[in-house]
Amino acid sequence: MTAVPTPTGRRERKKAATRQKIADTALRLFMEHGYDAVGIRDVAAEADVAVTTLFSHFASKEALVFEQEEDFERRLTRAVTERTPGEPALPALRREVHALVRHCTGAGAAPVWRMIDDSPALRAYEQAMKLRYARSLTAALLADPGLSHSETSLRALAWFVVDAQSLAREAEDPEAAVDEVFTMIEAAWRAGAERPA
Amino acid sequence: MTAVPTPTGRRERKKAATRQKIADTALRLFMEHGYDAVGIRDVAAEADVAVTTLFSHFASKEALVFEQEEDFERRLTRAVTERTPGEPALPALRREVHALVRHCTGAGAAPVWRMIDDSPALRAYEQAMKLRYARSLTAALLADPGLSHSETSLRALAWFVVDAQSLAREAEDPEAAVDEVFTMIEAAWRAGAERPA
DNA sequence: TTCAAAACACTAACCGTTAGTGTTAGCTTC
DNA sequence: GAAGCTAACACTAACGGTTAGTGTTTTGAA
Repeated sequence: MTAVPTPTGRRERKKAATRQKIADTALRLFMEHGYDAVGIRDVAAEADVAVTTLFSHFASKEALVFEQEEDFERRLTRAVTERTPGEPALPALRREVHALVRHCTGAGAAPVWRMIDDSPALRAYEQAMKLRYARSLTAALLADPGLSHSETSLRALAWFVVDAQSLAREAEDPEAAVDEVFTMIEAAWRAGAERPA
Repeated sequence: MTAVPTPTGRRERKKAATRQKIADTALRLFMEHGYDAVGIRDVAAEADVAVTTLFSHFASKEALVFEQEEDFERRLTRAVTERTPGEPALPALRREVHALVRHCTGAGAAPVWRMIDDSPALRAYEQAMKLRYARSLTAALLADPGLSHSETSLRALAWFVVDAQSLAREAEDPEAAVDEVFTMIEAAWRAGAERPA
């Protein structure tokens, strides 16, 4: 039917199942023995796939841990680009960050984040993800015609928002922290608007 | 004289010389052939040292590139802890960030930063350094008895300041960018003070 | 002079990651 | 159905950063 064949049947399901099995196995082994104590070859063997197969589904060992967070980048940019017309950007971002933080702090996520905090490699990877988030969000803000701030102001805003998310994760009351940091960001935003460049 | 012998003679000088020779050789090779195209074994051979010697001076391949920036962490914390008594923290930090940015944008530093921006590994490493900076600066701010902000506010401030430095590096006019971002940070700082926790 | 420690060398390996080369399984078209 | 194309997967072997283990030399101190 379609010129470019889009497989939507068993093949796709099997692929997704393999991916899920790898991710589940990896997370289980990491939690059981520690991230550094488990090698890629261990994960592949336990999931009963080849090492190359594992790397065809995940770009790196760290990516196995951050499977859930991979779409945060899109969600942040969409909060800006797809907000209701006329709505200011910051409240939309605040809502989205609230949602992201709830997602990170809910359910049994705490042990995973503990593992991340315990591993320098995972902390570094998370920082690299923040860089991607900030870059994407910057692009979205720069592309918005309704924002009259200078480029530097918008870049700063993007970073501050990304920081808000990671700051809230570490706070005792994450939801309150989001609001506290966003209060500061809103003030910074207004101050940045005072000198349009 | 001292119970713990502190060598201050030829040995220290030789060690420093070896370290410097490794760093210089590495930077030269990286700039000539590209960071990814030069291996650790190449650097060690060209510097005429063993690979293990290289790693006894530098913790990783990336650390060879960021040799100069290793003390930014201390400089930021000192800007807070050793500021003249009674002086507010933010102006002191602004001055220090100005100095750091001047240091990064002066002389022939541009090609090095180009190389860093071109390498994902180096960008990630720089982000990991930002994490260290932010953590240290947070600790310094939390330890300051003169600051009545909430812990979350202080954490946010630390991140914003660290962001200011990396933002300024990328701006067309870095010095002006420092001032622009700090204007926003000062506003955020005042807004954060309104709700002492 | 003697001794302990630090710096350095060398080998061999570990681990994440990738290239190269098949092989199988599923979709699609006839 | 049968044929053929492609995607998913397997396997081996390697590359590059990093470290452990084991000496050897240099240097400063006693």
